[in-house]
Amino acid sequence: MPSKKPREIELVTQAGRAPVNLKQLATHLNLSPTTLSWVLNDSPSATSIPQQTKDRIHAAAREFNYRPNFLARSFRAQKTHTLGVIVPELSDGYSAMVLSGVEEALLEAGYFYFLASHRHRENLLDVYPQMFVDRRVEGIIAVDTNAELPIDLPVVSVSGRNSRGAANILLNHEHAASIALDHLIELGHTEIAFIKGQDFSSDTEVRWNAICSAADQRGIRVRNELVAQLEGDIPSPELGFTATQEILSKSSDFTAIFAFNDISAIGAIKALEAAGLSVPDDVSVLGFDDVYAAAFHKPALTTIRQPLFEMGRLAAETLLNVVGRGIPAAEPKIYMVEPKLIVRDSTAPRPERPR
Amino acid sequence: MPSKKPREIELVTQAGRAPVNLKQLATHLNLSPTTLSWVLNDSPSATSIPQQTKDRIHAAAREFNYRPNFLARSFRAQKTHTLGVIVPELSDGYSAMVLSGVEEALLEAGYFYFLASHRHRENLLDVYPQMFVDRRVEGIIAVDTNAELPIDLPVVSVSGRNSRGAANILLNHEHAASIALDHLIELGHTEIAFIKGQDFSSDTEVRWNAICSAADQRGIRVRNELVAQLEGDIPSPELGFTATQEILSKSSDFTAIFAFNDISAIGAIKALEAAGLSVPDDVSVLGFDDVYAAAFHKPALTTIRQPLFEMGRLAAETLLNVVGRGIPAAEPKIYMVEPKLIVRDSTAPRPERPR
DNA sequence: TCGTCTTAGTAAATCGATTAAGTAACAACT
DNA sequence: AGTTGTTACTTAATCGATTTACTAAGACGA
Repeated sequence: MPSKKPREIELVTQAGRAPVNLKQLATHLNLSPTTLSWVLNDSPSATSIPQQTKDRIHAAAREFNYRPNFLARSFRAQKTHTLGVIVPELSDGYSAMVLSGVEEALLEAGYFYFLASHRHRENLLDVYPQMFVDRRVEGIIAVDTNAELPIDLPVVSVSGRNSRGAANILLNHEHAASIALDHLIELGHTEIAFIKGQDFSSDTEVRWNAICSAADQRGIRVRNELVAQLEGDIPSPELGFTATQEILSKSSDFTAIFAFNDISAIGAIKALEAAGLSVPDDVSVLGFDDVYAAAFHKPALTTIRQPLFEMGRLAAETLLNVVGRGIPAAEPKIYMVEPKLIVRDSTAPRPERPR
Repeated sequence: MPSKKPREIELVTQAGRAPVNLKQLATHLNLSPTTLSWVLNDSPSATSIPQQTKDRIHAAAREFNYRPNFLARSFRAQKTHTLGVIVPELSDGYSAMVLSGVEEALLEAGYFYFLASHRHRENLLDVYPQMFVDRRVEGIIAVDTNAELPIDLPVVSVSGRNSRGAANILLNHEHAASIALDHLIELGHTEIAFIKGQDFSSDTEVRWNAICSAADQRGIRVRNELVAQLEGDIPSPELGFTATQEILSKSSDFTAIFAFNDISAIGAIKALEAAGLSVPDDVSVLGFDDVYAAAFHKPALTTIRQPLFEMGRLAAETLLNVVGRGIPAAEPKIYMVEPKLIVRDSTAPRPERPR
């Protein structure tokens, strides 16, 4: 006697092995995949499906823990729900804060991001964006990275200019320069030394221009021998140390230093102390960024805080908006965020008598 | 008179608009997609294709800048060339160093990673791994994260235990405890206070056990009133400050503190100085990790360096290996990396007379 | 001269979900 | 009674690359 046709393999409720796909679930329900797709995605076409059937479908989906294949979906729609983020360097504290903000915004939207750090290497600045494009990211966030990315995708820059991008998140450097100089002036400082950022840093130029014009407005002279520039691409106080030594070698006729960032401010303090000067009694030092270490340095750094977390959040939200709507604006929008003076212990009134 | 059939739209050499796909390229060459696929992927089946045809195909691919659709490929092969990385917190410097190492290894292999930070929130520890699975990452790197991820994927842990994972990258805590205590003992310290890590930190327990046994071997007593634990999940020296105050409130009968990490060591120094004690003259402080800030603190921290970059690199390489080979080992392998004592200025010989 | 190999390919199925275009059954209206 | 509309679905095409299973033409050997 012939044996019965082998029964269809039963779907395993406990998601025992392979995940269930739409077709299997449809077969199980004696419906077509289309119907399930409509119902599960709550598509407009699902209006004609009676509630009872909908319930059956939802129940089965839950029972068998059906999860749509992300790859199939991405492939079909050519949408990956993924962004690319490119930063210069991961370990300097700056990017990490921005990324935290980015992550928070993306989590809510169900997006992820690929992270790449270019470390100022030309080839990585070509390679990574291309990889992003190949992987069909829907947009790119470029942190502190000036390069015009050679791609046709919405780009939101954080602290960087991108004439072709969708938006730029920028600190109000004019305001930053103003509050910084006002703080030093209030303390009586008029001879101020400056540490400029590296050329590759996207903030360097804007900030420097803002400082020069703010200084000009306030009748402060920016003397050439009191300006040094950071050289090198490691995120180390060493650079600020060297820059400060350079200034000291040319003149000691200053009572304050305005550094490009907190890291270099820390180096500056070290250099000053090595030269027998006390901070803030002999020289005041003003940092920038307010990274984590700033508050716990000794002396605790007076600094200009950038709202890095918010900048990351804003960048991600803006980009998601653009990605959602479709076409990037012809003229990239500029979003300005405001700096804040954080007064701690590295600045003090100008010493009574010159050294 | 009937017009000629409209000509096929010419492929635009300059990648003018839409990228070329395999079918279009095949049509252009009067070949089938199959042939192109064979040749371009250098598949075994391509042996029968004459060199001349191969050359034609390669030339056309170059000319039209053909790039295979990553999504289509991923979909077909159900392989994404993507890993997931989960860390507790991005902005504390620790994870960032590990990530740099991870990135370096992945770049070479053409992999990317999704980054997620769980900030010790239970729900994120469920949600993120599930999102990783949904997106078909091929494996997960869990940094300083103990949770047994509820998934069936190769996992490599960095500083964390994962009994079901593929591998654990661990610091040799025994060695770390030994060189730390030996250093302090050499300087004459015998009454040593300890700051333990938070319970959620995966290093806390192993390290503490290692310290206790190393102390025991050396005849050093670990006194209860000289032990405090970090509380709270923010990466701030504040925690070390509080812990140190707690110890000081119970006893001042110690000449050294061994902190759980550099951040808390910095807080400890602040607390000691607030109590009128000088570091290292009255009390030596020993940190852990050697994060960026350690070298530039004042006093510069003596610390136990973890090779974080290498740990990240090793984790990524190991995971790629497992992913490439297939089945994860039943018994997770343990890779041990070695710590290194970095002597700076926060430790000094025990003061002659007790306070 | 038939059969077998080799060469140089092509055709069609596949991955899983979505979606445009049907269709069958019944109700309602003129 | 015939037309139109609605309800409740199904069929088949699609996204792009890969892969399995063919086929046609010529070479070679027995």
